[in-house]
Amino acid sequence: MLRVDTKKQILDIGENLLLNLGYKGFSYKNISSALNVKNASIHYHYPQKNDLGVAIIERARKRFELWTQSKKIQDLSYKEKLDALVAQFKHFLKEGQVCFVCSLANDFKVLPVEMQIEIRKFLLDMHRWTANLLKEGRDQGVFNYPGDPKDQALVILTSLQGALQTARLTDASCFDYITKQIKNLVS
Amino acid sequence: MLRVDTKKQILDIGENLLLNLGYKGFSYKNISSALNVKNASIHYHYPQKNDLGVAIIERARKRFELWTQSKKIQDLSYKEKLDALVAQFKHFLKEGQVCFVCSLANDFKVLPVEMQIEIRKFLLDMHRWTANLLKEGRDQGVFNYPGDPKDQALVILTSLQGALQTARLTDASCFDYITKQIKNLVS
DNA sequence: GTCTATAGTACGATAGAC
DNA sequence: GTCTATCGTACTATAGAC
Repeated sequence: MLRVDTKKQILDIGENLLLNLGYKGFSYKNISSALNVKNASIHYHYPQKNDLGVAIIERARKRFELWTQSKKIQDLSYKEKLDALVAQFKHFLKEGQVCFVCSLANDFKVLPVEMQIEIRKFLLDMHRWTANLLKEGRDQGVFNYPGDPKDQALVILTSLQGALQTARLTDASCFDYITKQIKNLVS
Repeated sequence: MLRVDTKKQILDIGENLLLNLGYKGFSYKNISSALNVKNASIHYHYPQKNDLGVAIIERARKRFELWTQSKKIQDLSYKEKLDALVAQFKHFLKEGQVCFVCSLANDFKVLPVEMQIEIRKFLLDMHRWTANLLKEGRDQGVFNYPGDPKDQALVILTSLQGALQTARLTDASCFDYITKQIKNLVS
């Protein structure tokens, strides 16, 4: 068993724990035991928990940016782009997670300021991209909805957020009902 | 300064802390210092933190039930009832809180099972009431939206949930944009 | 019903050996 | 880069005096 990149594994596990248990709900011990190493090793890579928290969000934000800029996504039609966005959220569902904004908005007031700044940036990126998609899609006659594209983006993204939380309390099927209804409402 | 009902004050403060900081984000010390008493006094009224947690959700659920059954609410028109629901969520916003489902869905996996059961019941109550409102309202020609009333209720409630979280990360005004858009989408 | 005092635990974090 | 060992802190919770 060669340990290639512990630092990346810590990020992976930390991200999953953050979205499953919340920032205050997981500890370095959760990570170290999952990796079969000791507490101190995690601190070597990320001296403070805050450092890990910031790194997790930063990576997720960059991942989203790369996703939007990828040829795979840019070549899609407007409707397919919306589907792709929904699929991103559905991926959280499969892992039993909520989304980053869900998890971090909840603990926002007990979060270090560096993490607050980072999650804010991430949220703004997602809203900008989604509003732009809805605007162009309606201009091209693909989407149909009342009001401002930014407001419609707000409804869609908040609903997807809430869908993951509601799915956790009831069952996963409600996510599909919600996304079906979201698409109904813009077409 | 007569201390009339410490137990109720603990519930009030605990509820506010839960919705501001999350279940793992507040401690008995937060409550005791707010009440100018000692740690042990809180344990006298609620021996375990779980007991307090359950009591907070139970009360909120009963409060909602009484609200729906009150003459004040039952006498309203369909549109006014939807406004009243939105107003309930806006109240959380004023206090810097998120809603119960937001807060507890997030920490769900680290919550004692008694709390899990109670918040599930609360969520089902809200969804039943809202779906019924949307169904009757559309039957009477007041609301207009595609698909199943239950699905539309899911979109509205999850969006209100997410709106409180998004407001926390950006600013309060986005809540009004979202609720305006929600009303647009059903009329 | 509130107090002082304290037990017990879990966690974040660091020093120093290897 | 990982280990052992340990410090300091914060929190849940309880015993017993008043």
